[in-house]
Amino acid sequence: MEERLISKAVISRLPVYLRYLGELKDEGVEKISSKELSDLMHVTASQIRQDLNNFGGFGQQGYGYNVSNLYNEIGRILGLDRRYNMILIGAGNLGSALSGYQSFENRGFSFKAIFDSNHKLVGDSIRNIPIMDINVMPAFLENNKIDIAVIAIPKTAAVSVVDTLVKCGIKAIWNFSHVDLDVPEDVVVENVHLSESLMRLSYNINERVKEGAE
Amino acid sequence: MEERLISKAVISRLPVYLRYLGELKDEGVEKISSKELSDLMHVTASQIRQDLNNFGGFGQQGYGYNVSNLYNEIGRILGLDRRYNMILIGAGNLGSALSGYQSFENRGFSFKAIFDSNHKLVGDSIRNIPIMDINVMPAFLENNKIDIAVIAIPKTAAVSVVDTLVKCGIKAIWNFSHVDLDVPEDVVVENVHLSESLMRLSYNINERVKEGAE
DNA sequence: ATTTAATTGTTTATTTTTTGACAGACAAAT
DNA sequence: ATTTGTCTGTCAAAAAATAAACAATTAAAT
Repeated sequence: MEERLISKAVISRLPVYLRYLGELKDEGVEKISSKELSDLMHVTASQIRQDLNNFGGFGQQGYGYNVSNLYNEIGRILGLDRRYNMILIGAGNLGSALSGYQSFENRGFSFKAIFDSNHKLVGDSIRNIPIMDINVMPAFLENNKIDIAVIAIPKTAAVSVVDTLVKCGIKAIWNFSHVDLDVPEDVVVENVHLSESLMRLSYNINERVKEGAE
Repeated sequence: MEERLISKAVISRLPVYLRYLGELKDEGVEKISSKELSDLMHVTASQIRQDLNNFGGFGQQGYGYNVSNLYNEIGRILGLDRRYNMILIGAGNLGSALSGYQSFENRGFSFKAIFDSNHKLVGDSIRNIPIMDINVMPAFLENNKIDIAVIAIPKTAAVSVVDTLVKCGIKAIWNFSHVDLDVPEDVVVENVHLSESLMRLSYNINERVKEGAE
């Protein structure tokens, strides 16, 4: 089958396009050209056109792109035209923060349960999502169709929890622990390594200083 | 001056090298070759050598790299050989989570104050970091040398707060709000766009399914 | 001491990504 | 209806990133 793989760089730009298009839509803008969008986003028009044409011709020559239509198309490409059931592992500060994001829920990403090993937390709930003992997680997964597991626990605990998750058949992991997870090929992992982000910032702070000193 | 710009891709890999080297160091490993490290990290040895040689020759032919030494060198390159004073804007769930990360503090990143517009929170403190009124932020910045401002508030509020921060002379921003900040050239911004990360995951979930169906 | 194997730093080749260019298609104006 | 200007989709070129190759150097073995 003729279907080249889309590069990670392209995929990473799709949510950005979506964000800008969403803002335009909210402002009531009906159409936009790749040139206008490129000025807004500070990327080249060529890149926008080429990125989009990986997935189909959504524009019209002499006209441009219909904002609302393109917004929907990109959403569909990103898989935002369905719902996702999630569980959260770790009821700490980060987990609480994540479970509270209304924007995730609005996009169709819905937490169904929170698991923690701290018995003081078990039985409580955060925003109506029950906190359960980590030991009942396998049983829960058997009785509920869960699409995504969110890992918000220290790396020491993460590795073994992920092993369990994989054994239970989880196919997607959003990983906030500072470790590269070793999972089978059919399990997708998206990492959010905050400390790496912070280090990039500190690199750039000092790089900027050096430049200034030249 | 002869000093080509290091690409973002290279810089993004440095924290990963650091993480693996840190683990090796903790395990008491003294030396490692680019080949061994490449097996561990699932990247090519060539890339490791080329990345490192952007900054200098840290290895020795026929021997490899001294783990501890390389760890220190990369830390130095990333700017981890100094301390950073930070302020946090937004005492919500995410802000609380960020202020609680001991690993940031351990690396030299230290929160000095938290600012919020919610008067119910002002006067309180999180982990001994005082929560102050957002209005006193300019005065605080005049009296305290702050290196990094962490933005953990909704995008609607973020834009104007960032304007104020820039006016107060802040040169580095760690941005968790879902908006691209418009700042002068001499201000560095590192974005953590969680929703974009989640969308990449959902894209990959569905892509994986399609592959399987082929 | 000499040889052999290992391993870096760097050059060269390959691949991927990005940018530029332009023909064809459309919209709007006259 | 015809012309003019706009804008896409795609092809080609350029640039950047990655991987491979290899000479130079060192460590270890004999």
